[in-house]
Amino acid sequence: MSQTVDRALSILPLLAEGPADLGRVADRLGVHKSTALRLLRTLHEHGLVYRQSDQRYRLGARLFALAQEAVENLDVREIAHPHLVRLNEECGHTVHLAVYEENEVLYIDKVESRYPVRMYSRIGKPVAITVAAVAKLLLADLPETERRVLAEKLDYPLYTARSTPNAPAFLKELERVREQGWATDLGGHEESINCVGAPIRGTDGRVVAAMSVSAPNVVVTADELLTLLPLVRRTAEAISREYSGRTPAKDPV
Amino acid sequence: MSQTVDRALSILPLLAEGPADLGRVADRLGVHKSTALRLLRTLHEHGLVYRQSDQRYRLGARLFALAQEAVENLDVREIAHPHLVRLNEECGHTVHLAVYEENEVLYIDKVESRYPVRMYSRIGKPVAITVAAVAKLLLADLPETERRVLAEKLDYPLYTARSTPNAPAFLKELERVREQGWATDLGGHEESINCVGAPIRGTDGRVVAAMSVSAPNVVVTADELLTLLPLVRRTAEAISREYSGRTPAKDPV
DNA sequence: AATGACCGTTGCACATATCGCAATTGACCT
DNA sequence: AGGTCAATTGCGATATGTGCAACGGTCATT
Repeated sequence: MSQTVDRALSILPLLAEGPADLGRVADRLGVHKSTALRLLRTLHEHGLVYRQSDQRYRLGARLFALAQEAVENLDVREIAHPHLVRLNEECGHTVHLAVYEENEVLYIDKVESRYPVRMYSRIGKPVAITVAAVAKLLLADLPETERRVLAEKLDYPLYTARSTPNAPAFLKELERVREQGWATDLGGHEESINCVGAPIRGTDGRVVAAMSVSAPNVVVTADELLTLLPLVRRTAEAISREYSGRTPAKDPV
Repeated sequence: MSQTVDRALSILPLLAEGPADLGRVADRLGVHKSTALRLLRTLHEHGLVYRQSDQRYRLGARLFALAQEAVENLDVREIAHPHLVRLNEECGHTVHLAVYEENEVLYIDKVESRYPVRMYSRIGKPVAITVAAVAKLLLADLPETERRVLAEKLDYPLYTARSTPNAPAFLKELERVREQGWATDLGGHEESINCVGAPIRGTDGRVVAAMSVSAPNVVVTADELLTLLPLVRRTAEAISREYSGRTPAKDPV
């Protein structure tokens, strides 16, 4: 592994905590100021850090651009989007699309009930991995050992009385989700919100993404929401088919 | 500048175009495959790139997290937010907050008319810098030479018949904005959308951010929207005062 | 106004981490 | 099985990054 690059990249999370001056960066990195300076300069040239008027450094704008482009380039998302919109038109509720990556679950698309506008408001924020329906679907498909290890590492915050309380309960829930092929979150994250979700699978049957429909209690009861399950599953399957059809493929260029 | 880091960071925009395999990355970088491999490994360890199942690399999730945290840490944004919400409640329209950074203008906050939800949907995307009211405000405050140089470098896409057509027209518009202390975008980006905006200034009088209110023609005419100008300016001034009050300051830690 | 402390910046000589080569492994297709 | 292609590893030469020490600018203090 490259030492220089390693050091340079370590600056980013450090600056994510808030702006810092050269001395501070050098200290935190444990290197000489001149070294830190050169690294910061390089990061600066690439737009990843920005130097504000008081000379301190903070994260730069290019980071947004990259994050934006990154999410635009996920093929699942591209394929799924029209399906999500259609589902939203049919049932009127909020629709989410999420993927698992390196111990995290993140939303990569969302269709709001009234506005057919993509919003990435939650992207990057830690999803409530122990309770969200999409998280259950994604984790349920992991190889058993990995799943077990991950479950042990997680925290189990009690958002509500119905939140998953601990690792054994979570593993059991994942097992159930795996067998039944769909998942719910009934007030486990926010008391009044329920979700039903279904997995999206690739050619090899592995779960590559998960989708869910969410609605507050005041609009539809949990039971009513569950009547949407067949529709949700059908949509997920349609996406799976289309996704599997397309070769994960070399792009033309 | 650090060569190694430079090369490593060059991989990011490259991957932003879409997933790529080792050979391709090495080619594009103009380095040996083994070199590219080591760089990619380092990026991977930091979560900036992800290795998908077909072995190809793409941008990783940590990027989202960083972008997210970056935007959360902008002090202007933090201070401005409640004001934006209040303005939105009073007038009902969409409110934007934007900053200028390194030849780009980007939205850092947005309050939608009906949903009081922050959405970062446009963050990172190139803002229509030649027509947006907030862009005019931010660029109008640049030192003359810088402004002139930038104006020459820009493209002037004709979104509509009212879009700023070229550099001279843009510079003239900026001059006007500078003198009057506010800006508009009347159908310059999308035919039916109008905006009015005002600048937010720091202690030294420099423009640090800009805000605007946007509404479609069908809801209010341009003239009606302009009646909101005093309200917008007052809000911008309130934010400026509060922002100037707070020392741009060392944080407690 | 002068002094001093502090922080960012620069040039340089040394040591080391990085580079590219060439060979190995492993996957996939014929 | 044989063959092709891509990813991976070990290694020696050298370019590269490193820390030092000295410089210069800015701000606060006396």
